[in-house]
Formats: sequence, C-alpha cells, structure tokens
Amino acid sequence: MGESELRQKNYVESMLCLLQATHGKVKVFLMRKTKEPYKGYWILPTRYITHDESAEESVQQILEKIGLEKIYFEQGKVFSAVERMPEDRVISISYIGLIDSVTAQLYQGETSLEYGWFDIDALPKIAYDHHLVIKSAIEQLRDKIESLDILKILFPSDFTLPEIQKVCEQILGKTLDRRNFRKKFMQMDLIEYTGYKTEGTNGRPAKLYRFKEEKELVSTSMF
Amino acid sequence: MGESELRQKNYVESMLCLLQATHGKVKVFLMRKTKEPYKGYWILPTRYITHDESAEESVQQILEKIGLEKIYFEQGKVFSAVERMPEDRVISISYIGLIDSVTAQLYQGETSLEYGWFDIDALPKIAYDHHLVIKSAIEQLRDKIESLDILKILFPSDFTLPEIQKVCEQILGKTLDRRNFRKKFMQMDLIEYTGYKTEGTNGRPAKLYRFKEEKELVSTSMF
DNA sequence: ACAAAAGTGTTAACTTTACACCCATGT
DNA sequence: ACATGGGTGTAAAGTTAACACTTTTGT
Repeated sequence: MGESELRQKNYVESMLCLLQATHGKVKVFLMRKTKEPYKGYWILPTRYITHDESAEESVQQILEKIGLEKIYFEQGKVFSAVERMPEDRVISISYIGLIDSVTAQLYQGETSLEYGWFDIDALPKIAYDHHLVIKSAIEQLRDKIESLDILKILFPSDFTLPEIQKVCEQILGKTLDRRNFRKKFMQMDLIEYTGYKTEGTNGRPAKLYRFKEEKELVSTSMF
Repeated sequence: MGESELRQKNYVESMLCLLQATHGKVKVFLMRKTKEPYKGYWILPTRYITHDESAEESVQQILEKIGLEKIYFEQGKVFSAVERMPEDRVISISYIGLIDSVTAQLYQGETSLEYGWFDIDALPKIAYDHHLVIKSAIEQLRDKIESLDILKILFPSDFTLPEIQKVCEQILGKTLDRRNFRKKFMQMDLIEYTGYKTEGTNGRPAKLYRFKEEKELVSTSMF
C-alpha cells in the first residue's frame, strides 16, 4: 500500500458552488448545458484539473472565466461514485464560494440564457448529482455560520437586519426570533448604522447597516 | 466550462488517517516507507483509485488490507498541490477513520517495524505532507466532537471517565474541569457503570463505564 | 384607514463556570 | 504514612428562550 501498486489515472474536476444572498434569499450560480447528455439542464461550473495546477488553482480559473477574482472559497465534499456521470468516470472536488451581491452584480450583469443565479429553494432542473453537491454545500455552511465570518463575506455592503436574518434562517433551516436575533447581533458590536434606510418597500423601511471596517472577527458565535 | 475543454487525467489516491484512543491518548496508524523517496519515513496508508471504484470503496480496500472492515470513516480534505510529492503529481483525498482500541488490537496485534500506532503528540518523521493531513484530521474532529458520536465510536467497550476526558482534551486542545465534565457526561444518561474498576494503577481505581446499547445518540452536544 | 413589515424590553428557565476537599488504592 | 490519581456538590454569572405591542411607510 502506498508503494508498488496498480495505478490508473482518472479525470478529476473542480466544481464550484458559488453562493450569494440578495434580499434575504440565498442564491447559487448555475450554467446551462447546451449539449447532450443533460442538454438544457443546469450545472455548477466545473473544470478539469490539469497536471500543472492544484484543485484550488483550478477553482481560480473557473472564477476568472466567470469574471470574478479573489473570492472566498473553501473545500467541500468529493463526489466519486463510478456511475455518477454517464459519459466518463470523473472525480469531482466541490468548493463552496461566497460572494456579496453587489460584487456579484458588478461582474455578472443580468441573468442570461446561459447562466444565472437561482434561489436555493427554487432550483431549475439540475444535471448529474449537482443537486446533492448544492445540498451538501448548504449543510457545510450551516455548521460554519455560527462563526459569523460567512455573514461578513456575504454582506460587506449595506444590509438590513431582517435580510441577514432571513439568510441565516435559510441556511439553518429554521426560523429565529426577531428580537433575540437583533439583540445578539447588536451586542456583538460588529455592525454600525449607516444613517440610511430602505426605500420603496412595503411596510416600514428598514435601517441599513454595514460591518465595521476595523473589527476583527474573533470567532464570535451566534445560535 | 464543464463542456468542451482540455482534459488531462491525474493520479488520484485515497489516504486514510485512522485514529484510535488508548489510555486517554489519541493514536494514528502509520506505515513505514521501505523505498526512496522518504525511505524510513512514515506515511498514512494510501491507495490509488481505480476506474471502477469510488473513493470510499478505495478506502474500504485500504481497510481490508490492514485487516479491518466496516469501520466508521468520513471524508477529510483534498491535498492537491502540484509539487507535494516529488515523484509524480498525485491528488490525495483524505479520510478520517475511527476505531475503538479493542478492535484495533484484535486485528492489528503488536506494532511491528512496518506499521504502528503513534501518539498524535509524539509522531515519528513523516513523509510528504502527511503531517498536515493528520493535523487537518484532528481539526475536523475538533469541530465534530461536540456531537458525541465520535466518542461512542472510539469507546464502545469499557472506559473510564478520566480516560475519555483526556481524549476530549487532546482533540479540543484545552483542559476541562473534571467535575463539570463528569456532570455533563452523566446527565446525558448515555453511559452506565459496568460494576468493575481499573486495577493495578497508581492512585484510586477508576470506575469502568460502557455506552448504553439501546440509547440513540440524538446529537446531544458537549462543550 | 388599513395593510405590511420593522423596531423594541423584560423575565424566567437553563446552562456554564468556578471552585476545594475527601477517597481508594499502591508503594 | 505518603503519594497518586479518582470521585463528588454548590452557588454565582451568563446565556438563551419566550413573549406582544408600537412605529413607519405605501396604497
């Protein structure tokens, strides 16, 4: 084992589950397949790993192609069932990328026929086992959201408390008490009121907040 | 992306970080390299993934070769830096395996020159980046130990509370208060006194406990 | 004026932490 | 008898959970 043994090479790809949060909704970036198999279905962006790049460098390449750079991402699960893709045997290493909605729009522009952002509660038809990949990414985030770093990545610009609460609720899969949520969030002293409010919404306008620039996230935990 | 693109195959291996706990010490299973490079250094057991097996099936093969079967294991990180192995470019998918010390001895017998169990605080010289793999495995366990499942896997047979506490302390990297630890552990009502005690130790003998058979672990959390 | 969503405080239950002395065995 | 490690309870501090009414806007 580890020495003198049968060696076969395999196709290996990195696979990016890129997430953003807009208006309290968690969204995933998907691309549409234009060829068989699964023509017309949606997939996560992927890329075969070449001999001269690491899996992480391969993710960087995916990001560049999308038009993004230096985005936070972390490793997810590996998907390696032999029959998971009908054409070929491919081992896929998933990565979870997080981006704030402003940056996402800057580079992305509008949703087109070829790619788009989809609410994780309302996904289109997904090719291969990529729905499992998305599910597993959300589960991984659930365990991590306690540390708030994730929220700081998803909400660097102005946000409202109800909005950030809804995102937490989606990731955690349960509802939270509004008063308790605000209380805990405020007493962490990580965010500040911008002086502005939302406009043109139904109901009372919400205050807009931003994360304080200087504050280090000392792995404070919520929930 | 995902379609029509440069495709190169890579060597992919699964890599098992198998852990057990004996006498309050967390130990990892290592094998000794008998050939260059890194001759005489120690490595985690690995196996190239073939075309007809998933990464998990490949781990099963590793376990069989060691003489174990149906052991709990979960996925760890992927290590894919291009230059991490001098001979060839290999992408390694790490797995964390857990086993109780009795089962480990049953199959393993004594430590030999070729393989052995090493205290994670006193590792021998390790080849490649496998020390990073071990470190990352412990970190992953640290985040999981809250759920106690891990402890039930590591300690199915008789154990003492000081012993299980020491293992928790090693994995968590901090000391715990003895009284508080016992209190929390006992009030979970997951373990029972066997009626026996340790013998021939220094100091007062410790009571031996076992996990209650029927009890479902309802993701109770400690710490 | 009404509908819709945001904002706000208090209390009780529970959890966590801190802490010091006695006990059972081996030498 | 002494050294070693195991076993035990209580109280204060902190955290979490539950709960209902008022405010600000758009229509």
